[in-house]
Amino acid sequence: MIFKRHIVTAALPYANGGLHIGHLAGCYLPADIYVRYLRSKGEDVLFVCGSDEHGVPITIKAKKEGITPLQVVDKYHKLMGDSFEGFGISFDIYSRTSSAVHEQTASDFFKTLYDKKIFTEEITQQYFDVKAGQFLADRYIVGTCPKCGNENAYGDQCENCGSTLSPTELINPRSTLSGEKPVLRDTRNWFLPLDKMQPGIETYIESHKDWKANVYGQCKSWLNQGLQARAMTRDLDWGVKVPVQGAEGKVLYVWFDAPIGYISATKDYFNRQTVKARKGSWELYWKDKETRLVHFIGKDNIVFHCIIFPAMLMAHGDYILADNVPANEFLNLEGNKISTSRNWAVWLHDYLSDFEGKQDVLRYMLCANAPETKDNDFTWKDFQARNNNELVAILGNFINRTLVLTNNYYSGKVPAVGELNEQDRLVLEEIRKFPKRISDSLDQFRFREALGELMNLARLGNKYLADNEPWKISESNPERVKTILNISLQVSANLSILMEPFLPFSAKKLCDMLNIDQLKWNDTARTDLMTADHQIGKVSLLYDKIEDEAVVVQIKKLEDAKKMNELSTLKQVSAAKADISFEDFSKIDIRIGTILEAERVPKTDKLLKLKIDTGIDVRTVVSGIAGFYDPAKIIGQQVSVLVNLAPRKIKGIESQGMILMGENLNAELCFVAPVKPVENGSNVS
RNA sequence: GGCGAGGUAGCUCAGUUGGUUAGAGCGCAGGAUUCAUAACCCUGAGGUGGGGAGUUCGACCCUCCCUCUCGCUACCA
Repeated sequence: MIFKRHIVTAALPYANGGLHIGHLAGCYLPADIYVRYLRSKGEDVLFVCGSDEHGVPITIKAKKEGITPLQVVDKYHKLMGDSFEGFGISFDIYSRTSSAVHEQTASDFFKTLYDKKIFTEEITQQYFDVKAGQFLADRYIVGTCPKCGNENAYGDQCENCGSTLSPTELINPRSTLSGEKPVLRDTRNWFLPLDKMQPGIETYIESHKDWKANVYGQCKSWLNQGLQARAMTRDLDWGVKVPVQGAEGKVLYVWFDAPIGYISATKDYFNRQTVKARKGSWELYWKDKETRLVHFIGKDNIVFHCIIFPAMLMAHGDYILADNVPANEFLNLEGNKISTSRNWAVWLHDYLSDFEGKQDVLRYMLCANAPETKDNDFTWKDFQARNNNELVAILGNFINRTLVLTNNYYSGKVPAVGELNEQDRLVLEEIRKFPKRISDSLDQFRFREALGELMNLARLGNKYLADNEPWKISESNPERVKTILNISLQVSANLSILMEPFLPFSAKKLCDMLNIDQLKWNDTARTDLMTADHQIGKVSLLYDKIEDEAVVVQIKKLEDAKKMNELSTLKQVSAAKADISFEDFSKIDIRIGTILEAERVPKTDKLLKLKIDTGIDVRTVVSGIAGFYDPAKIIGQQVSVLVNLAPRKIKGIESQGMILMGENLNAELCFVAPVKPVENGSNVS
């Protein structure tokens, strides 16, 4: 299939925090490289993104900070937009889902599916927290499980007996927001029947076996498990209003409205064009079969972009579906997962101020080390090495020595090429091969490989200079030197084009040094880009070395974050619970018992089945301690047992009581046992 | 436990519809050189391909078992 135009999307970042290197490496950088490459080739391409500004977490953040949700998203929309701009992520439009055009688009989209009777409708009784003034998401309700008696079952399921619940089944429900008892109110919600749509989705996925293994595999995994209908509306006051009568106080599910954000961003783009806009309209980019839709995302978004959004588009009927979804894996930082809440991250806005003018260094690092096929680790030491040993030593150095020689010998005027020898011809031939090599890699979303080829061109240049040693023959054979430098300058000009998608800031700098305009992909493979007598510009270094100190500062920053975390963890000792009477306490019967037998419960990771002599009897207790104790080594161990806890079945085994465990701040468990042996059945009080 | 993705040189990764001596970059060692930000260039050392079994004339690549990492999921009163 030959496409006439492309629309490339990058995942809409959620507007409740800043952006870090993981975002850049996983999604925005590859998308930007790809788009810049397509543009350079003269393709018609539109690159859209925007802030995802709806959903519960934003309302929670607003409440916590005592501001409105709009204030929250305004703040982060600006912050994220600035970070993208700082790194040269070249969106044609960076829109937002709180915009009027998005509200309208998402609303219309929903209405269309509604009118086509795609949704299934369900009136359910949902719990409403009167004090908090809102309906409660299932997981914000806890209560007693009707099946096993667990008092802390969640509204959607009981983690004790594994049964799937609805909040209305809970006995003694309470809101985790206010602690109050919520009241039942009728509410109607609309579901996308993915179960019924599975065959169509399967056909779609099966026609894209060419997708990256991680993407295709993940889709298959979901399909194998069988899709389930998903509610596309929520009882919430922050979001796109459900455009249906009787849907007051409801908004579209954030995952319904977010991908539509790509469409509304496209509209937003065309709305902002004044006179001579890009040809066509937003519809050309979303409804024409000759448009190629590509979603760049991180691996956490695969199901939404490969299954739910296509299902929505299919149901709508007018839209094209994604031709590819090149999802990346995750980036770790210094051996640990990036964590926003623990501040274990390199924030883009911090980097921009700490490493002014070095955007391309991070772009290079994150592309060379991108988590394309598996999770990868970012270390500052590696960052420094990549800069010093590759950007400075290979690329920057080649440009520098070429330009310095040109200045020294010819006062900056490009010398004419003379008679070519065999080696010259070989090098020229090699130069011509690079554009195709790089585009072949980029076409397959193999960015690391493409970048490696770019560096190989610089290596070729270095080798050419080293082999020909113009500095040795500048006196004896001036004509030869002219040819050598002419060719070196042609390599430099080719580099300025090929590096642009990856290193746009450096490309600009190099063009200025060469005193040429930024050329396009079609100009590559030519070896006459630098014409004789052309005067080059002012020469400076393309990259500077990064000294140890700069890296040490960054590592220290992370260590500090870690220390802060440890301190705040210590403070996280939970507050004392409300007072109870002695009478309440005396209901609890805890005894000292001895473990007689212990074995793993099959098909579980954490469960041990224990036989315990409680002094009263010998009973079976199932406990989630397999991760901390080897069954063979705890025979004879004395433990504290809550003996009058109502029995319940766990994995088909009736557990008659509970072993009391101490838990440290790392969530590691240990037995609570007497410090010297006591008789089985002794009271703990 | 289930599903998915991975486990290839010190580090980061390629590769093979199964076929002779398994590749690259960085790091390391030695050499050469001075135009260049002690950079470039050349040479070299380094891998029982997570472990085991099987299929095959032959497996890093296929099958099975085990193991470790990551994600989803189950389970952890």
